[in-house]
Amino acid sequence: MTTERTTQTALPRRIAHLDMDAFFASVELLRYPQLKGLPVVIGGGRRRADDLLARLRDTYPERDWSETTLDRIPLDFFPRLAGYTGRGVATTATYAARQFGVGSAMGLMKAAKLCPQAILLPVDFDEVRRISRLFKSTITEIAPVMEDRGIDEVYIDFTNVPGGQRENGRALARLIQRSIHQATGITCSIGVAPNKLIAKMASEFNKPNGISIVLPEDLQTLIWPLPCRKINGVGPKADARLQAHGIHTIGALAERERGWLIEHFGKSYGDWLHAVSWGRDERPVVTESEPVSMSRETTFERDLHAVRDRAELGAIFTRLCAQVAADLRAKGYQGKTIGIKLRYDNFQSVTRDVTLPDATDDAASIRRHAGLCLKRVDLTRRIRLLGVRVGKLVKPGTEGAAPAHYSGNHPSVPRSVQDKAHDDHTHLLFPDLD
DNA sequence: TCTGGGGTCCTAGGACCC
DNA sequence: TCTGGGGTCCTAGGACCC
Repeated sequence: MTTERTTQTALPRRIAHLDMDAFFASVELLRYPQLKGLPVVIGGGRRRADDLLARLRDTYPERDWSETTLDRIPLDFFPRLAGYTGRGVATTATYAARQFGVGSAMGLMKAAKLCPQAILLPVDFDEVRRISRLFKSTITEIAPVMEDRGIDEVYIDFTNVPGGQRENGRALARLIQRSIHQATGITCSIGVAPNKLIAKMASEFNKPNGISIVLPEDLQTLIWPLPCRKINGVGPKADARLQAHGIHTIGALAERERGWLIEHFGKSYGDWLHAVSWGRDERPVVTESEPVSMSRETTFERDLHAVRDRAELGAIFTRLCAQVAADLRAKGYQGKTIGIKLRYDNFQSVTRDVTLPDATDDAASIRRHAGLCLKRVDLTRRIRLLGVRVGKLVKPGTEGAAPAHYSGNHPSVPRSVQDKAHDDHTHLLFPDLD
């Protein structure tokens, strides 16, 4: 790390944050251009967008659908938000729907009240993932140092890319923006700054289809006036605590002594708050990472009871375990920690987990151990969500790659033998112990 | 009319070891 | 027998992000 930094050129750091504009809605509009400008809410449904036309054929067999394609379905035939029942939330909403107060993460029942005429479309995850891969590969062909931050966001290190320094990064940002639009038909917004923290804020400055450059000397004018909530890492809880101290902007945060922040927010978080308020962030752009856990969870249509809805709950539980096992195998992982998550009707969540001596990707084994975890929680209360999680992941085949002198807890060695070997080892290190 | 699903990271206490 | 300090692992909960 250190050597890398000293041997590299002394070019100023140019970190870009890119996110796709209204990504889920934009993907839907590619398929249904006739919805442009109309209030559309995405989310809630379990049905694939592809199925819409097939459903219309079934529902209205008397009508001639021969000339109708997905992009030419008459507006009348799209499902409306009015009358929606269920527990879905809006993944996103078009600008026309936002004008009615509908926002992402809002319950669809509430959204239906605000804008009943809005068209409701289910998320087409396959298509969203396909376009996600497409825009990311478009980026890496131009600038290879890219960090994946989710379905519609990335960081890119422009610093050493040819042309990455031109116009403080604006030229390369323009090229990437144009290339993504050509490849996907969707626009994006890009912020370029000396680090990830500022770049993330900058990408929001000029939405949609915007580019913003923030230089170190812009800290006071562009960053300090922003509310603390704009900092990636300050959520609703921390923001409320800051507000209670009269700290409403990043500038106000920067006025506080580091010691005061540590006193009120703890060593780690207080220290971090102080650093970010002064625009300091040294985190590198990380191009590869290993997953830590995989999970599946579901919220029921109605709250279930462990005894009264035993059969239904059992079937869902088995399905979740099978799905996690399938996910593990698909990605080539096994895990040692099996856990469950419950959400009660009052929204309180509890988790239980257990760590096994050996990693597994077997559905029956996961189901067995998760079942034991389930016995450790209160099952007399009504449940709205059930989840299954596998953590402490290892890639089978690479886990045996420990060095020869390694004598720690190896998964393939039974516990009793492990302990014995360990005792022998300590005997050598501390011969005078007994 | 409450509030999805899939993640990461941090904290804190207790067990256990040296 | 008492005291103590450092370290790791496990577990539960919670904040936060996309």
